[in-house]
Amino acid sequence: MYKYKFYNIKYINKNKKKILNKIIIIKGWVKFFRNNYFLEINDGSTINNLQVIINNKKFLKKKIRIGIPLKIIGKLIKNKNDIEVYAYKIKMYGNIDKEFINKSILQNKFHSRSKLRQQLNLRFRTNLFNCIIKIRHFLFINIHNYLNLKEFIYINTPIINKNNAEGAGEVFKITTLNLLDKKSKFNCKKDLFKCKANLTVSGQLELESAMYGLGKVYTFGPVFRADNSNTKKHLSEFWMLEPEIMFYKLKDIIKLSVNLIKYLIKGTLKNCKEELNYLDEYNKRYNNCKNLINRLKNIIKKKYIKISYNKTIKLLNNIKRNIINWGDDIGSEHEKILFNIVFPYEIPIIIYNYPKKIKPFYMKLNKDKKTTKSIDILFPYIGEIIGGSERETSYNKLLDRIKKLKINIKNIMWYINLRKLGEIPHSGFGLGFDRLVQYITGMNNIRDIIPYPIYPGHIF
RNA sequence: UCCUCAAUAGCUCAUCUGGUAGAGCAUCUGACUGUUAAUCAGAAGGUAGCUGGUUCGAAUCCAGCUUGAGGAGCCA
Repeated sequence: MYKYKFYNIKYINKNKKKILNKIIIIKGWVKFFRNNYFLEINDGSTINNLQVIINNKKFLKKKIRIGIPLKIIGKLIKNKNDIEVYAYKIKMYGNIDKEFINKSILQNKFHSRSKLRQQLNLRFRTNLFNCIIKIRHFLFINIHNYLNLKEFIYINTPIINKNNAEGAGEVFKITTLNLLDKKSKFNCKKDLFKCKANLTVSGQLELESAMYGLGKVYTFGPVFRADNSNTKKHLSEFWMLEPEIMFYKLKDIIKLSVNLIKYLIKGTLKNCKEELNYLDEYNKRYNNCKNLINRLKNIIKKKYIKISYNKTIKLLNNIKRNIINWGDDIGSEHEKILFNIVFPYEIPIIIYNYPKKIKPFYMKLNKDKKTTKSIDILFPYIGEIIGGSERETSYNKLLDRIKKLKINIKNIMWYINLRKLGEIPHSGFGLGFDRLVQYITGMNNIRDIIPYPIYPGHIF
């Protein structure tokens, strides 16, 4: 046992005065080595390095190279800029493979984000990814915090299920059968679950059943889409937050989602200053995104634009005749016009009452029988981050809609039967967590804000 | 999946319309006790993504494939 105390660099920076002139232990890896004398140590706790002075060549039995992991015992002292550690004893944790490091993204240089993506296992060592992952972590924790404060119950909806009726894209089918054996025909009755099974595209249907018992519930986990979409805002595996609340109407979930977003961004601005400052600087230099922090401040101060689908169509057609027909989904071309010309204020736009033909079966119809009690919240640069609705409460209307859409009733009868518990109004939404992280970090590609991005042609 | 563009040293890029492959940084060797994107001296490093074609001759032109970037569709 050592009589000296170990501290990480983040703690040391925060508690300089307390630890000054004490002998401490630090552990980390060499980020820079200058003048045979100055070591910069990083330990991942912060992107800031701690300078270590080597005033004794006996320390250098083996050559110190960039990247080598060290334990240092030394005295924390002041220097003309800040603080540094005057080393008494250094231990190396093995040797590094210098050739490996030289050919990797750990080489001390700027690397493009697509280059970093080619070495996902090493990407965590970069300052950029250190900041992104910490903000992602913080948002994850704070979503749970916020919903817990509001007395929501976290429900673990299954990742493997058999209903794919949500209309939310292609599903991944899963099986234990040997599909490579051409002789045996695929027969799901012989499969482990004795039926077709897939990875979930949304936990919503199961979540609604939990809501009928618990009132305010949410699920937050990975969901899977098998669509062959190759864009900077789609993944095959992504994280979605889905709250579902009894007796909530459309206006209530608008309020909840806006408050949640503002809470999350406010918290990030307050608690992730170091990370946001780094990202602000990074985005200015490399990412064509100026003033990340101002952008976020803007989002928590201002009221969001709220506009009906009908009015949106009219406004778009006023800008450019016949650019969109009533009943069409709002595409990225239209989103650009909305954010650049119609509402150029860099704030989210809430569009409500979408036509039923572009929305799933469970959304409640308006009195006009053409539109639904639904919302999408669009963010500048990113697009849709939230989609939600009031749910259809009437057993007959729901069944009628499902029949018209020719959805297989068998697998979701249990869901339809929930309406036999009465016509309880309820609403919910899905929030694309990764897109939110993308917006808050200013990254223009969703593949750069998740540790292991899974998308067509790419699996770790 | 569709459209457009790109692929040259470990990285970022040059090589002007076909004629011997070039730089900066990183790496390696050495120097350096107040540096902080350290500096200085020297060294090493590439069959130009792959396959084929045109040509006396291809990094350069053509075709296919692979990978990446941007846009579209699907969506969160």
